[in-house]
Amino acid sequence: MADRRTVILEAAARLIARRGVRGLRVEELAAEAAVSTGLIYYHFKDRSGILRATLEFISDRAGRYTADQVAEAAPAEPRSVLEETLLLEFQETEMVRENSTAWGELRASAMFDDTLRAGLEDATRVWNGEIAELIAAVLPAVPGDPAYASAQRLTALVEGLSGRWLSGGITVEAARDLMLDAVDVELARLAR
Amino acid sequence: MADRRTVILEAAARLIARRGVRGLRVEELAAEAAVSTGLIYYHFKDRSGILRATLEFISDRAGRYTADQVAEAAPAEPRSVLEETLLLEFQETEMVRENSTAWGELRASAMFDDTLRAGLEDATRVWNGEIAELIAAVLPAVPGDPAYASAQRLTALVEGLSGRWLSGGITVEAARDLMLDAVDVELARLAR
DNA sequence: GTCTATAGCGCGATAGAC
DNA sequence: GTCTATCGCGCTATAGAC
Repeated sequence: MADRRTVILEAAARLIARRGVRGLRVEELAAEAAVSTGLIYYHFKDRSGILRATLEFISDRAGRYTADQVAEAAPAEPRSVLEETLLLEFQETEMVRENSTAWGELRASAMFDDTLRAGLEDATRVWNGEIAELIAAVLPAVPGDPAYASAQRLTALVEGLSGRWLSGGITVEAARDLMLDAVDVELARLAR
Repeated sequence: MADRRTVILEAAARLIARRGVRGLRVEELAAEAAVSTGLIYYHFKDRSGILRATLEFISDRAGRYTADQVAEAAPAEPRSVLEETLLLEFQETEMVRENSTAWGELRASAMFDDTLRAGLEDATRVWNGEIAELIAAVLPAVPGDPAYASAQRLTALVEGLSGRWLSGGITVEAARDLMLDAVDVELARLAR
């Protein structure tokens, strides 16, 4: 079922969340995944290959848990769907913490590692698009451009608040409250 | 005038912006500052001491360039002061790029390095307070709590947008536009 | 306070057997 | 595909002279 490659990527996400990109040691990754270092180099070529693959793995997984959880919440009003989707990034579950931390790390690393940028931009664009669509579902009359701008602000705010949450500056609850108000503020503006 | 210690810190800010916290090599720092590695360890004890001192140096410097530039723009209306202050973080000058990059790096590092957290939280609190005061100058009738919440959102958004700007996701201009609209949105909300 | 020299080893990466 | 063994560089940190 879970092939070795996937096992390694899961371990990498866990480890990046725990130690950061800079703290990721290939040997430690091997231990965490219960494989040899040789196998890791066989599958991913080099250290930066591990990072690229992990970025992709994480953004896929985030897409999945988002879709799942919102679907399972049953057909709700569009506004709650938008709110819930954004709030999913602020939960004290292991996977969310892992994903958010690793995501922040990889974005930070992309400032100095060109090979990470492309994947990051793609994932960001997709995310912005999803949020823009949810906004459109709430306010169908609003044209695409302002909706996309609002989406960009909201996702950028998620990243900013995540940074503060994960570095201990604010609690999850505070982050959630600030996020909810931001949605309110943006929608009120678009509805004018 | 500029003692060796300061020269080292300036060089550290430059290098962190260029290579990241992860890429900072003590030997390279010594070369950049034109001193010996021994002197660096004499002044800062160890690598993480360098980081702590640089964080403090950077946030002091940011406070200074903010105050200076806003003062020099002559007595303007409070709203422009607020806007200008927030937009100062999005400029293609070397010092701003340096400060923003280093700040982002240090925030990311704080997720895994407890010794950085305290300084980071203090600096963030001061920053939030400054923005909250500027908001109060625009809308004196608004009570402190909602103003502070708006300030938190705005500064968190600055960090989020900076991350995207510096990792190549958006241009400075786009970041500025998004930021300006955010100010508009927040003020409209508070004025209601 | 400042430099030079070097210890010491952590860690990425590869070779080669199975 | 997967493992074991190992090489050798790169980097932090210290010792000791001036």
